[in-house]
Amino acid sequence: MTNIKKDNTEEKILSAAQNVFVRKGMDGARMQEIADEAGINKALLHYYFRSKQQLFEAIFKSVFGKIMPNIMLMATSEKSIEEKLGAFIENYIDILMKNPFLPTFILKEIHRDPEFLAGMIKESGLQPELIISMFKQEMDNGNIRKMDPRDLIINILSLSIFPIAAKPLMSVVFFDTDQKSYNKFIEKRKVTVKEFVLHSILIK
Amino acid sequence: MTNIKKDNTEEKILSAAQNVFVRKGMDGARMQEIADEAGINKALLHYYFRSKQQLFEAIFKSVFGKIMPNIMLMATSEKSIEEKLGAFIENYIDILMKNPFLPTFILKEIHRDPEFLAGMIKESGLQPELIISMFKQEMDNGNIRKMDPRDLIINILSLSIFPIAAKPLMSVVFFDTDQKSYNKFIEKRKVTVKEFVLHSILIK
DNA sequence: GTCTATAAAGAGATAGAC
DNA sequence: GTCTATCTCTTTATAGAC
Repeated sequence: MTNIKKDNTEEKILSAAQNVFVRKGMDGARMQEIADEAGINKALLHYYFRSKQQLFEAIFKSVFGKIMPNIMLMATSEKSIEEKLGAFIENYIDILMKNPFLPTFILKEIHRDPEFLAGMIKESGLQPELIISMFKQEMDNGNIRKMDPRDLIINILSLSIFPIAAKPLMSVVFFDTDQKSYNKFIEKRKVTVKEFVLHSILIK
Repeated sequence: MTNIKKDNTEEKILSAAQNVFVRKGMDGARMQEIADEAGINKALLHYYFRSKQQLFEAIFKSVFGKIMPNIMLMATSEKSIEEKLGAFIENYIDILMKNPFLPTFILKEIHRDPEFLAGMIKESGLQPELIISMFKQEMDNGNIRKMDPRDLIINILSLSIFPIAAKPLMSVVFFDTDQKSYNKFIEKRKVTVKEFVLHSILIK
């Protein structure tokens, strides 16, 4: 029989820890801040997760595990290549817009601890070969022009992720720090990026 | 008359600080590590730069100031639009390959302290309008197809920067952590990205 | 200018009461 | 399970000798 109090608290901790870690990163995050945001004290954090490191790993795995499967969806759907790519780009940019700190958080942490990342990817059962072979298939069938599938994947991710990762810079340089026009611009990019990518894979 | 010892030491500090800050970021960097790398002790760091914050700001300004003018080169050259873009992409990817921690460092720090960034950009005299109006001119002249110049700029930067920023992830997922094949791939991308971008701005 | 020694504050982690 | 109080170690920063 599950203890209601425990579950509530653990959820509150995880939620608060995700907020703080994703914004500040492992190095910048403070256990005190997480405790405050969860409405509890530091001691209780250590009761649920022995150390900051363990709490961080729980958060990183959770966040990483939510973002990655989206990418794999490109491989498994039954739709046409145009539809698959379109749906992915639209959906992915949407997720990132709602979590604008996520891209830079992941970039930060994979630089800080690449070995942890490597181990996690192995555990995760992520299979990039599936996407690669899907694209190869489409090329062999003459549906899209021949190119290195890795370039295609990386182009899609670059165009979708970078403008969110660089939000503070773009916001100042192009939008005079006005959030609304930045958001409108990114919203439009769902279409722009889609067209841009589809245009690039057409058989000439 | 300049004191040789002082200049040498200050240079050693700046060089060491750049190495450490760019890799670890403000939050992850330690004054002790910078001192060690410079071959001096912590007290001397504080003698030259009163605080960690001041040392960090000196480094960030310097690094940011070296990277940004490159982008402005797109606006000022007299060559054709194809040549300008080609030269920029090749040169920019080259710089980033030699400084693979730079993109993530800048992304990290602009999230940590966006106001410092905003102030710096104002001081820097960076003029994005110049690039934008250059692209508008090319569109009006019918040299490239009409689009939002900001999208074009962001696409170029995304395709050039993101694959370096995500190096640890790409390295594991696509290259089994083999640095050589990763580097070879990025080297090839100088051409790939150039073609990709040029293809996208052609009049259809 | 450069060093050693140390102050002062910060931050993760634990002890023990309730 | 949750809290207060505290320990311990780290880290920035300064004092003062040379």
